[in-house]
Amino acid sequence: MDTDSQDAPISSQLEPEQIAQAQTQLLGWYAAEQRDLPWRRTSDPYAILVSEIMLQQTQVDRVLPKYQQFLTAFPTLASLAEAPTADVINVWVPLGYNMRAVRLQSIARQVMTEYSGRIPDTIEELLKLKGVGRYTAGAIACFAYRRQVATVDTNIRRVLQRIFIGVEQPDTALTDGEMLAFAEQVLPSGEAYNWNQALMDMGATICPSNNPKCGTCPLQTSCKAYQEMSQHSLFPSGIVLRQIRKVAEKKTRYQSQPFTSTNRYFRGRIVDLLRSLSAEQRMTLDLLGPRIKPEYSDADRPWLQRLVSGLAKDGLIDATEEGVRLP
DNA sequence: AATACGGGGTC
DNA sequence: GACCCAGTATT
Repeated sequence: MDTDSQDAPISSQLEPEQIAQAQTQLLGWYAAEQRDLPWRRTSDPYAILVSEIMLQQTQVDRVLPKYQQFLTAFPTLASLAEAPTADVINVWVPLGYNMRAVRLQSIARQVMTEYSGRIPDTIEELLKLKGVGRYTAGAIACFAYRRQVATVDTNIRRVLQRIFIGVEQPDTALTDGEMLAFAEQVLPSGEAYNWNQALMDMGATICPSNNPKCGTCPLQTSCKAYQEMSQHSLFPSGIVLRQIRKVAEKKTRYQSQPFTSTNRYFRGRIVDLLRSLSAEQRMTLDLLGPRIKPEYSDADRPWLQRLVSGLAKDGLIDATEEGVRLP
């Protein structure tokens, strides 16, 4: 049996003392410095669900105003389930990833019919909801129901990597499954809520992807990445991290297409245009085409048709012979 | 494993 | 302009 440490699971390379120290330091920092966020002030699982869907790929500062507006428009799960989908899509602007609005409402409807209006409290059940993946399921279980579960988003992934493993290396990144298992290993007993929130605060403030503020980090004495960079005189960290990332380059090679010529851009334009229509009003494709693309011609008709079909399939628009509108 | 899916902020 | 962001579903 080969016991070479190189082949040993990550967890066995961890020193219990380092874990304990990092836990104490991070939880202590969070107790004093945590951000005051509205979804941390509520215990309403519905409000937390709304916040988690909005926060997918979207920064806190952009979610804050919309979170309040959304809950004013749809104060309860039942009110969201009953609303016209067009209303939900309208309130969603300008968060982007508009399918999230449709999925959030479909979650509300599914919970009303299949769970008697109570949002599930286990990861297994939460994962059955369309639009809820492993991160969001873990977040709701933990933040709404105080379940002692690990959950990994991009912040948590990066912070755990740096604290317990070291500076990111392009070739040695853990898979999602490995990182989740790792997160479970270092979850402090009984502190899942504070720990997960603390990791995200750390990732958003002290330890972002670029230009981490190692100089003011409370984990200097326990962080593997900090020790690495100190030993090799790699500070200032921002430069080093940038160079490491540069070595990893190989993405960005083919995406030279301007955003305003992408499918994604025109989908957004269509939905945005339909938002300005009054209820029930439809727009024909011949009218729609020139409105979203100035140089639109008859030759573009199949392209537009394909775009519209895709949007309809995603539940973002209602398309008939008469034209299109929000659903 | 790669790609589609928005939009706004940052350097 | 490239990169980033409290991800998920699909291929």
